[in-house]
Amino acid sequence: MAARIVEVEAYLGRRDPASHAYRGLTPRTAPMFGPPGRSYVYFVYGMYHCLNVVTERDGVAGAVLLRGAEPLAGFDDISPRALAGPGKLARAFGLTTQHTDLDLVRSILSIRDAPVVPPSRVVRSARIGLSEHATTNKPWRLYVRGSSGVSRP
DNA sequence: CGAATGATCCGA
DNA sequence: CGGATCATTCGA
Repeated sequence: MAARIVEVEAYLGRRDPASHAYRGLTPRTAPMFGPPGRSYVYFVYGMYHCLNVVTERDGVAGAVLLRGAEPLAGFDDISPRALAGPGKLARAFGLTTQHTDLDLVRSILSIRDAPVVPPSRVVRSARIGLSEHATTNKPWRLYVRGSSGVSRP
């Protein structure tokens, strides 16, 4: 299965109140503090999984949440919006917490290079789904304008 | 140990 | 806007 990533959000560490890493390293968030290029998958609301890409160097927390994608191959008769949203994206790929802390270059779960998206097609906005206490108003959500894989255009 | 709380989604 | 539904985390 393959899909094109069209929506992401950045989460930092101790400086970002919306980040799972805000209150320091815990067993669940350990991958966020590990080396970059690996996965961080967590379980929320008792029914959804979300996939992140760890981005900062070993010892520094930081990750990018994959919030939306367009199905490319291997999805049999799937709706175009079936990967629009972090929970839906993870479900479409059958991801669970078993898939946390995987090498995203060499494991079964990998991210490949893709054609550059022209800056004119990239939209920046505030992140979605944060409580008031955690909100930062920073434009750390990026998505491809007009894509059907975006959760909330 | 108990209680609160989500980086969500769907349906009314 | 409310409910589903449970692992994780924090406070006592």
